[in-house]
Amino acid sequence: MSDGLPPWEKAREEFVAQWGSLGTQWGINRTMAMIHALLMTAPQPMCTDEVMEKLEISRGNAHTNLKDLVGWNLVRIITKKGDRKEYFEAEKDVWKIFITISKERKRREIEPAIRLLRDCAAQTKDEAVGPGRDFHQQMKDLDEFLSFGVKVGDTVISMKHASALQWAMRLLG
Amino acid sequence: MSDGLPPWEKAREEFVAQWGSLGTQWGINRTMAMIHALLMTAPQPMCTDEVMEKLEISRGNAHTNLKDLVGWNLVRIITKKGDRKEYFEAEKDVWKIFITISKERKRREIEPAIRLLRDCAAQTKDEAVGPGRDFHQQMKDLDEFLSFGVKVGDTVISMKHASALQWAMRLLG
DNA sequence: TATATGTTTCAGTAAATACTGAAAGTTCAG
DNA sequence: CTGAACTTTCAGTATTTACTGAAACATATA
Repeated sequence: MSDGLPPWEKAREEFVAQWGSLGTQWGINRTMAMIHALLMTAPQPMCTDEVMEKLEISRGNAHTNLKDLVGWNLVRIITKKGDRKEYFEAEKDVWKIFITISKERKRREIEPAIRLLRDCAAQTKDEAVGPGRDFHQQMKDLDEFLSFGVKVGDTVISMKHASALQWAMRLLG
Repeated sequence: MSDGLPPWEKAREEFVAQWGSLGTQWGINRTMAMIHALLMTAPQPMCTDEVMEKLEISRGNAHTNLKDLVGWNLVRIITKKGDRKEYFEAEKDVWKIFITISKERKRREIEPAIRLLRDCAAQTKDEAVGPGRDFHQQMKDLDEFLSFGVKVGDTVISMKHASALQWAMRLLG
């Protein structure tokens, strides 16, 4: 599968394979990360069969992971008129990818954690002394930190890339 | 195991169990997340046997995950004189936890990604037109973004909590 | 040196996760 | 309505990851 390819496609195959490995460390499944890497570097939107062929995976696997990527808003479905197939296209703008991932992670990972912390804090709000009070305080500290982080994150992701850059440069300067 | 406990320990058990589930979504194994939750809310440092008993897990499992947490710098080993056992204590300061996790994730997840992107960009630096050039540019864009993110991150994690807070407040207006 | 106390390793097993391939479902054109 | 083109589902299987429990190892004490 990697013979007779244009030279840049050799690099692309390395990128796809390695991005897949990196993905697993992130808690993302390998195939999903590989498809994402493939589509991010695709000159054209790809259909399911092309993805299957490139990655040598089954239809079911390709389908599931493509739809998961659509669910993450990292990939969108393109339809061409006079063609019933669905084509898949990844967002390529790095800032937009960052915003999208930040939003999804907030929704899937941070907000449930905050709900848990508030629940545990509420359950112990009457603890006035000793370990019970310390536990309550720890829950509140974690909640406060994450909630503040969400606020900062919301501000950043509402910014245009240029404004965010300017703001960050000021921090570094 | 949850009978006859002080009320705050009921909340604690919920916290430990749920933090474990949340951890899996983060790509962290459930037991490691549970031990971390347990130690973050422990009035005293705990030894291996106490952790085993609280979470009803084997010695090997407790041992491995405790040492992994030490490897993440989220937990430190305490020794008491006249006692040969090791006790484990988690960092409780939220800002310090954040700094530690940020550093480790940078090292384990971001830096390898940057190396990959640079490698792929270098392999395609002579591509002057078409898809090859686009691929090269995409690698550079991703590299630049992550590298800039690392710089910003480094600045933030070098700050004292109070300074970071002040800086973030200014952003929020 | 023998024993007691604690830590570490690891082969075997269990559990969770991911993947395949084929069948069922959907939609459209004729 | 029928068949072709494509999408979706899912039972069965493969792979990966996590866990157990016991043996090996390390170290301090008598």
